[in-house]
Amino acid sequence: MGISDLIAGFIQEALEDSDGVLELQRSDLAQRFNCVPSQINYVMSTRFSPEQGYIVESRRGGGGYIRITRVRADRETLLMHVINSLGDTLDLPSARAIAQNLVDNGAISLEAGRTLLSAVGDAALRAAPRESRGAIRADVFKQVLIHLV
Amino acid sequence: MGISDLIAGFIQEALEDSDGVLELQRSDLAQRFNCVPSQINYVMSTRFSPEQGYIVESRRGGGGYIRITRVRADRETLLMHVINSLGDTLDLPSARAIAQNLVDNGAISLEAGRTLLSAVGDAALRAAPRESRGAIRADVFKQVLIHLV
DNA sequence: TTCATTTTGGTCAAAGAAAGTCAAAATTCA
DNA sequence: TGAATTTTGACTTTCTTTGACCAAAATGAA
Repeated sequence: MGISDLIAGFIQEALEDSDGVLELQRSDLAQRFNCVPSQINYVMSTRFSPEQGYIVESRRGGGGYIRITRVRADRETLLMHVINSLGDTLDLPSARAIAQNLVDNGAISLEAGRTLLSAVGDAALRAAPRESRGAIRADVFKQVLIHLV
Repeated sequence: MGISDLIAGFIQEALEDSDGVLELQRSDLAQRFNCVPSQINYVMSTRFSPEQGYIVESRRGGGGYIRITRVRADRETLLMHVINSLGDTLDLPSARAIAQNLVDNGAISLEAGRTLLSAVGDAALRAAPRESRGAIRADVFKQVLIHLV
């Protein structure tokens, strides 16, 4: 487990304690974990993206900060939001991230999440022509979510 | 008995000890058995496939890993039977019938059944060429069931 | 006020660290 | 022997770490 995971874990714990909002300083955190400051940005973008249910705001200059807010919407709104945000095509990593997020938020069950992912995985779409796979994946994904609303 | 069998045996033993889940590093394992790393992938795909009752997840990059999970069977055998009875292609009415059956039997939840059907419905597969739709439907159906095992 | 300085955080690309893919070569099996 | 399985390795993709350079906000001096 690398540094990024450690940092992410630390932040998540702090978020628990502070009940969903957390303000910290990039250089502080970097020092605490003995890493370069830009690594904090990496952690933010890979593990605290809006896709994953977080809002990250920041401010530079003296007294600058990074503020992380965990957002939790109700099931239906969340599902609708996700459905509407889906484009005409969808790649597998994105599908995974979205499904994970939905499960984490309790919008869909773990079983439903797994089902969803296996329905859009490579093995499931292998008979589909390469060039239309993204489109089919998006359609299947959407249909499943729509029926789960 | 080749190296692949040795590796598979080693993993199975480790799975016993660790009670069904095991996380390891591909290059470590390769070194331990004095083989090329990609051999591990071969072992995974030939001996730890979902069809054989395992789920294999992995992650690349620094701190990467391969995680093997053994899924215990029970109603699983029932699902396996259904999976094995499926052909290369599947029409929608049959899909409906089978899903209904599985739900009635309590092999899968109602939610999973609905999800399954929406994943193989016409709306979900509209982007797929007519002639390969049956094949894709069969694949999706199978994959979902396999991962529900 | 205006502007230079300082204090933060942001971006991006290169280097590094795993794992994945694919097909040829080798081996085993029927 | 011929087909199936296994072994290898060259090449690819994904994720992480690092560092040089950039941009904005605060602060203090002129």
